[in-house]
Amino acid sequence: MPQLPAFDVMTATCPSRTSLVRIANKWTAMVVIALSSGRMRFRDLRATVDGISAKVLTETLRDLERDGLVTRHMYAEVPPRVEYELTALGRTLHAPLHALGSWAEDHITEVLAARESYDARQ
Amino acid sequence: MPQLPAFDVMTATCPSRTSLVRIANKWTAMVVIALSSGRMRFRDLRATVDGISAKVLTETLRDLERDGLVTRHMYAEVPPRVEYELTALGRTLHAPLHALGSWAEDHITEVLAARESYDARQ
DNA sequence: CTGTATCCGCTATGATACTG
DNA sequence: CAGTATCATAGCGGATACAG
Repeated sequence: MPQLPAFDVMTATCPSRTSLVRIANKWTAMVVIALSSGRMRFRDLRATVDGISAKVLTETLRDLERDGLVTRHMYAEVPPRVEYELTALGRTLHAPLHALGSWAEDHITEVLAARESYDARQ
Repeated sequence: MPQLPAFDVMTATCPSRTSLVRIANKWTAMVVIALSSGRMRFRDLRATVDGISAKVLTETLRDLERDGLVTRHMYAEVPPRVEYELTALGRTLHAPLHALGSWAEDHITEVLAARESYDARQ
């Protein structure tokens, strides 16, 4: 029997699980990766994170702001301008999420080959 | 204007996005972390990944197997025994996902404080 | 431009019962 | 034990319209 990892996130009732659920999410990952290059406007985020709707982007940013990962900067201009920026805490999350994005790109050939092989077998 | 990250996963139609979507997922993260300690039986995975249903665990393992991240070992015994193991490719995914789990645990205090502060403001 | 407000379908997930 | 099958439901997420 392999040694079990003593990982709190594995416990459904542990608070850290709620945090993992939020960060282990495609939209969160892409938004944080996008923001790693610096402060960005709402519309630029929407353009960068291809396919995200305004509603989902708004909700994702709100959740990130609530968790202390993102700061919201509003400008009283017309038309209005709002910029989002990673907090110090948010920047500590960049490396893990960026690693996930890099993994997806670095291994896509192997993954696609595996899928093809699997589907051919079934 | 900050420099935009030239990240394929940001493009909705890029194959690597489909891979990111799969790995940037709470269940995937927890199952891969659990399997990092070695080969495990279905029931032990269910017990380790607290709260996961048999159905979801089955589907998660199938998806991971299809992407070439997990190998399935069946034993013709009664009662049946099935073990799951990370492939070489799957093991390369452990570090990024483990980092995510560690992040959730290491920063849960800050996250909870941020949530409390945010909720109090609203 | 940056949202909010609906409406709503689809998918993810859970519960339960059943099979080999 | 390790699933599969079925059903029920919540919430994610898309489309659209509208507001400040």
